[in-house]
Amino acid sequence: MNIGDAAAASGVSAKMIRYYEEVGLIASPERTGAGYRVYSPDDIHMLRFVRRARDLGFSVEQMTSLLALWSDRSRASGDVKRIALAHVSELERKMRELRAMSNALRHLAKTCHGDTQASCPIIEELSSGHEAAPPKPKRSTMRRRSDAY
Amino acid sequence: MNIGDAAAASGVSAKMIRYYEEVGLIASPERTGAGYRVYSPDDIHMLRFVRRARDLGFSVEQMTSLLALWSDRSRASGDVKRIALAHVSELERKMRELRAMSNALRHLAKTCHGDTQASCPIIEELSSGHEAAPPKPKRSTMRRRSDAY
DNA sequence: CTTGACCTTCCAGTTACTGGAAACCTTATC
DNA sequence: GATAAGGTTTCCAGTAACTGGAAGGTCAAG
Repeated sequence: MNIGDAAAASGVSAKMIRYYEEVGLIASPERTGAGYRVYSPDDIHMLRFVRRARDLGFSVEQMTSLLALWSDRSRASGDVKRIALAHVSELERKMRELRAMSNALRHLAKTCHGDTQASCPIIEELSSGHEAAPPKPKRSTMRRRSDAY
Repeated sequence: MNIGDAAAASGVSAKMIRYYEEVGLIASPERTGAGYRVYSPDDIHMLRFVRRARDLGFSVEQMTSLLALWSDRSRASGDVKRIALAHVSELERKMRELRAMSNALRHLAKTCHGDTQASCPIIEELSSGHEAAPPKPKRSTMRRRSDAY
């Protein structure tokens, strides 16, 4: 299986596959005598996972740590567990946010009929997340430089 | 409320707020006599929404269309409904994928104890998404060019 | 009226790609 | 074997969505 087939089977473009190899997210595959990259079914599985993770907003760095979870099987079990559960927390947080957006949007679709209404209470619902700012918005001596992302 | 307070309250950095204004995602706010941008509580709500959407992997272009849903209230109701429901579909797809990843990761945390086991069945579970092969896990020579996007 | 935290614009660099050129490989057809 | 189509290689340039820093103006406290 060469790169074009791998791209078609995984949904990750050939360009991206080469890029991911270049930056070290995925390992360099075997090559044919002519220098063509060849991929195994397992590589395709991994590429599919990468595509999904990327689609869900994970960075290459985060994906590296996700991939390491199952490929680097020699780690201490405590490490694996801790990292995996940290990722689970993040995934669940994202799920909650997606659910909030989805609910709000569905509500919007049902209630806002296109007439020129004043305001939508949906904005409230959506923008008041779990991690809003602390109740003191007054500019004081405290700085919060590393805010989140 | 000037840009620093807006950044602290919304979780979107001042840099990003200016950038979003520059590329047209958000409207240019009022300015003080000295040229300082001033933001209203409504702006904060919107910024919070933007931050969440961005965190969930939506592009600026997609966010523009999401924001238009509630700000451009003069549209025909059919349009609003159609666009909103399209976004809901995408959100739900993302939720399914997050759930799959979360389940797989939790399973990994529970079952893989760090000893040098051979292979993980989790890879199968994760890489075979809804849009992968139908319930027949046998992979044959089928090609699928336009996979998603 | 100075100091320091804040704001402004501008410009350069980064990440994660995407597109294109030039050249080589493979397969099919003549 | 020649040729053409299409796939592959590397490399280089460009884009989107930021991030950081410089140079300078502003505001509130001391």
